[in-house]
Amino acid sequence: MTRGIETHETLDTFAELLRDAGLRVTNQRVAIMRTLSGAEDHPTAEEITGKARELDSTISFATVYRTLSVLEELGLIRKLSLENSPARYELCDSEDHGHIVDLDDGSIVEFEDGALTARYEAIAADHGFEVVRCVTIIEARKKKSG
Amino acid sequence: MTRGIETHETLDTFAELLRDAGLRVTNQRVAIMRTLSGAEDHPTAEEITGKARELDSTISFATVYRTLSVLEELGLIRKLSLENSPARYELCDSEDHGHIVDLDDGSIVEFEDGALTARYEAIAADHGFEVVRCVTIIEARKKKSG
DNA sequence: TTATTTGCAAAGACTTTGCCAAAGA
DNA sequence: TCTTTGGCAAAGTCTTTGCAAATAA
Repeated sequence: MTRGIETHETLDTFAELLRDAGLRVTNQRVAIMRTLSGAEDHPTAEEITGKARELDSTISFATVYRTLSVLEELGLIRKLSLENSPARYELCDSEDHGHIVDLDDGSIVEFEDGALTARYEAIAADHGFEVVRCVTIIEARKKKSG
Repeated sequence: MTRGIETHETLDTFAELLRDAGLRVTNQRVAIMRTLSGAEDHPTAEEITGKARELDSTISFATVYRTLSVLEELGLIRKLSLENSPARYELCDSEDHGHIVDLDDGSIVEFEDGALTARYEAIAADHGFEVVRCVTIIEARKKKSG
């Protein structure tokens, strides 16, 4: 099983993940990983920068984008491109899941989706493909109660 | 049933759709609609501009983007935001479908997806939402044969 | 005529990159 | 020490917008 970032993981684990990947352990990278690890939502690069600066005030946007690219290549995080909004990022710490985007306030609700994932793999196989990653986005509005 | 743009539809139909929406029928808009109607793939704004210019050489990017926004608001086309690539556009003329994106060459294969759509609606309902639109993207690579 | 729509160019939003200083191993 | 990394600012990519001229109705 692939190693991922887990919520509330220790500093040491972040350091270890970086070292395992052959990367240097820097304050900036650890601050960004801790920020992602603590985020309940799916923050944008801008939001990540703001939070990470509480841990290391010198972090620049360039570093955030560079670090996010690295973490994505390592498979530790995922990038989510939504309509009319900057990209959002999430840890790969949980089960495969889909996203319900609330069109009225932009909030994102996750839902578990093991069956869908299996279905996607079957569909891809039918077309001669191997799945690398699936994105499920349900754009929706809250039902009026009653 | 909602009226949509259908492949190989006539000029008159495009004009009618525009008029029905209270919009003026301009050469540029019709050229863009014809381009989308004839496209087999999911073209980007740049590709649409190139094709539409074969029908009306004066079309600018500004007009293409403005027209695409209008058509999207009317529900005639859909915008697809993929990772690391400009937005792509497709007609709303077919069944609900998902997309397999070939990570090696960027090509997109569509697949029918009625069962998945029903499942999405059930999931959304479980969370108190009404579906506006679903996006399914399977990023994949062609299987090595054998 | 007259409100829309267009093209142009400039601005905007988001992201990437070159370069040299700083810092991890 | 020696290479990787970070900050800064500039550049890049994709998209939107202000404004005067053109055009559909």
